[in-house]
Amino acid sequence: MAKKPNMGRQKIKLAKIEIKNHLQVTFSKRRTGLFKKASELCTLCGVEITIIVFSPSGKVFSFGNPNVESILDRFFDRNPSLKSSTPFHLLDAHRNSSIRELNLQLNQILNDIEVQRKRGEALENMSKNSQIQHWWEAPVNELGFMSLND
Amino acid sequence: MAKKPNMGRQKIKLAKIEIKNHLQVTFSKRRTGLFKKASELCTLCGVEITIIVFSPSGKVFSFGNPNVESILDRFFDRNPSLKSSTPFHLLDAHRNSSIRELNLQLNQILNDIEVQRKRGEALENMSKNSQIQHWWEAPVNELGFMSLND
DNA sequence: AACTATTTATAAGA
DNA sequence: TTCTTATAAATAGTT
Repeated sequence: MAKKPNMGRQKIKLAKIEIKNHLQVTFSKRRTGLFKKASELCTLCGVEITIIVFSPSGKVFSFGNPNVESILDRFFDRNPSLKSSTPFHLLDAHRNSSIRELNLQLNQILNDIEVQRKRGEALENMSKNSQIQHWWEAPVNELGFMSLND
Repeated sequence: MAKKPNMGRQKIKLAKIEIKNHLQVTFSKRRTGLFKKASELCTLCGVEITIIVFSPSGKVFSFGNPNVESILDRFFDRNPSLKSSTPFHLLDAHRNSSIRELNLQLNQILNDIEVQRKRGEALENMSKNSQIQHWWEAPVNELGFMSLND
């Protein structure tokens, strides 16, 4: 009997998959791949990583090396060994929480700025090969934040 | 003269990289790759993901779609045992004025960013008139890359 | 779940 | 650090 030719992997469009069954399969495969990549990064570089994923059906999957909670603790800048219920510590938690939230937003903004800056740079380069004028050349990075790179 | 053959990618041992410089390069590349995979998964499957990574030097990198905080909030809602140890629900009215000022500044910056982003989008459309394909022609606005430093 | 043709990621080298 | 390139690894479509 004739063996069917395998089309192999095809390039796909980076947009939400509409076919439900297809989406479920892709989600499962890629979630596995993502966690594997994370695990390799942990091993190769000796770093700590946590990943939290909410599936299309609202189910939660998580990855953590060494574990989710300890990394979140660290992320929140809490010293696990100093857990306390004293009023002072609670007050500190109050104060720090809002600052943390502000910091989170700030960091996202910093990232946004970086993205915009890079886009600006790329467009600038492109413009050298075309007739597009530089009317947009305003300093997008004027907020005073430095060293956005890693 | 003979061109030295490029060995290309070599298979590596899954163990901690000892050469510091090598480790730094690998960490940077793979962290980028991991975040890219995550963003693709978000787009393809319409899911929410957050990743927190502590680098070898102890610096923190995070990814969040739509953002880290909302996903952690959702995560904690599903893990009541952790809820009490998180700061998100401890916010109260005892904010000092500096935090309010920070919030004001944040909102202003957010506005500015939005303006810049729209300008970027307009440029993006413009760039489609040339057949050049660039890396930024991706839903980069949906991504949530950010890092606290490094 | 398994298969494989391809695409994608990336280890080295430049 | 950024790019190049050969090769390893992930995965889309199929069974």
